[in-house]
Amino acid sequence: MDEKALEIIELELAVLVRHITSITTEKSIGKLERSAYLFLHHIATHDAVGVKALAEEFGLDVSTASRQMAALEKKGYVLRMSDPLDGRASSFEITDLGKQELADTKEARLERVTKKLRNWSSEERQQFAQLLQKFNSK
Amino acid sequence: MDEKALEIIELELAVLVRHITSITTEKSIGKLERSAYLFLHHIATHDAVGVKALAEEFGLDVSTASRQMAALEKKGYVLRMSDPLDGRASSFEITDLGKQELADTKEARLERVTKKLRNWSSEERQQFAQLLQKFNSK
DNA sequence: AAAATATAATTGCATTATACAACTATTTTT
DNA sequence: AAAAATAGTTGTATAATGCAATTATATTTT
Repeated sequence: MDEKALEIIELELAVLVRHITSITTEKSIGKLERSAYLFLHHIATHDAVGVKALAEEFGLDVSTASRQMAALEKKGYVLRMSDPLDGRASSFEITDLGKQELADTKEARLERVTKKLRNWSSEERQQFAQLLQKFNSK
Repeated sequence: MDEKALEIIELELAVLVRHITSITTEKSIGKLERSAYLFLHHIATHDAVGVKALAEEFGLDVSTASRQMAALEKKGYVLRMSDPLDGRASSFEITDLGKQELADTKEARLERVTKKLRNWSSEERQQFAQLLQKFNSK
């Protein structure tokens, strides 16, 4: 019976990913590309995160995470802090410039979402928000 | 008030895309990669679709669509049919092999989604399906 | 304490997906 | 008939990614 719902979800998720990827790749809204946005957001909201933790968080190889962070560092969006207890490790802190960039990107994205959902009822938005969170959790 | 919902949606969409991309990139579930899956699905469910239409459908450059279809053709998943009325154009038909591959991939994906949503209520699934469709429409 | 192993991160290399620009072969418009 | 438009391909470049090898440092084992 809700086998049907699952099938819809399966397909619509693929479509969703394709469309969002398309939008955020082309334009790279607010300058920050897809991946960088989440990396920076995570740095901004968590303490003492290193390359490894980021890779795990996003299901990426450490090498990818390493390069992403090197890029953010180069742009001046994050500072690398050596771990005083472990000479191999380092973690990142977002800079003021990084905060600004994150805020700008967030705003641009929010605007886009807002426009897209302008005809949705308040209830639908709440539901969608809640279900997305539930889907992403764990 | 539901500014909050929009903010959640904005962030959770980014997270969702990242996680799904990660899953479907690594494993390429059921052999078909992310993009190929939707291309093949579209061919399977629409008549006389050419490269241009596919590119438009997915918000991609025609060159990208062209290469994707060339790859599917090479794998034997689609047949290229010359348009008898327009010597420039061609369209695609899914082959039996393509149908099989599509079905396998769909099954693998569905299984994944089913597992992920095994604790969801029937109502939540219905809602999520409906909201995703609404989000993707137009 | 020395040797072996494990870990955090980086770098080399290959692949995939993508866009843009130039091009070819047609078709349509003027 | 010439010019413009269109469908598609191909060359080139870039971004994101994974895997494998490597480096430097920590931890564990002997």
